[in-house]
Amino acid sequence: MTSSATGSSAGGVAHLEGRLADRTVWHADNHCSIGRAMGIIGTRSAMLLMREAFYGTRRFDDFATRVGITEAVAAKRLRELVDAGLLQRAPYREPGQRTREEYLLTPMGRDLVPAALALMQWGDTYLADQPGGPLALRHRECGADVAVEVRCSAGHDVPLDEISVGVNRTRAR
Amino acid sequence: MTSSATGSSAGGVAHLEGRLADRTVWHADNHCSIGRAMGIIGTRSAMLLMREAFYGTRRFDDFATRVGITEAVAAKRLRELVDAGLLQRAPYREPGQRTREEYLLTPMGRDLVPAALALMQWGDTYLADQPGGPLALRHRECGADVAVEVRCSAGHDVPLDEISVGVNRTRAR
DNA sequence: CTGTATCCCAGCGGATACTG
DNA sequence: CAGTATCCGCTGGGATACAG
Repeated sequence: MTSSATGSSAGGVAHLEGRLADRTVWHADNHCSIGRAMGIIGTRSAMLLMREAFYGTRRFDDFATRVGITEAVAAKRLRELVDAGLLQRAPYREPGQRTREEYLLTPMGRDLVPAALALMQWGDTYLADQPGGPLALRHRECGADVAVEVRCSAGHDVPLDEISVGVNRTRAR
Repeated sequence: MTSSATGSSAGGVAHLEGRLADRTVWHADNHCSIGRAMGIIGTRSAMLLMREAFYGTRRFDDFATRVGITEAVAAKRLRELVDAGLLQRAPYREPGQRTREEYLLTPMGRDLVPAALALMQWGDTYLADQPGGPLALRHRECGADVAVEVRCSAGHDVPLDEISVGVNRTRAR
């Protein structure tokens, strides 16, 4: 980097306060899957559609209306999301009604929730909040507020400056 | 809410398995801050630039090169991110060098990390991973893997189907 | 090195109109 | 209700070229 760090290939882990430490190899390929992820849900409508799916929306028209996008856009995004594997289409019919198509979350889609919640949390904190105030997410079992947290498998809450980044199995350096 | 839940206004919290429960008011305004958040970091380059900032990148040229975007785009996004309050510019100079501008994370920017990590995690899990395998994030203090989790303030791990959504203080409706 | 200014194209997304 | 098709303006982002 700026002279001093340029050769920091060996010992590693610079421990920069306030940011993630050490990057050395990872951006040879210029995106650590964030780029790919953004390729799929990197559009406003896509993310919003996923939010709707999380909330239980299943029908085409509801998606379009609730997200506030046109059917054309909804159709396109929805198809992309299905192709990408976040949603799956399935025919269903309520008694006495004709058959309809619904969009259901796949496991892959469901696993996007943490990211969506993290985003929502951030928005609630820093962006002008809507009239009614931000939504409250609660744990149904105990009533406590739900939040997205960064933790380690040993159970610690991990502050950002204690995260070290390394290549996967390569002896953590 | 295909009928049954439509009128679930009173006791609330429909408990739909596999998805977040009950939405009733929240999308009167059609985006629960996810929309606003996407307005800021909803673009590939913006999110990637933030990733770089997390990793400690500070100089203009490094941002452009490492993210793999042109200077023009980098300049534009960077300016937007500064205006939005995620980054701040500051002049600095290394001894013997001329003065330069650097881009530093603000608290607002830093708080985006969980969202970015969640996205990265998701991408690592479901999207074709890069040659070297996904990055390992570890807790420097104990060496354990770091992950983004959804938890409640009482300390429980909260599965997605146990999340209830309600308006903030309004006694959950 | 740190940008700014153009040119330019592809994709997002709104509006409208039209099928099954 | 669930889409598809078309027209169209706005922006994201690559490629140059030029400036402090």
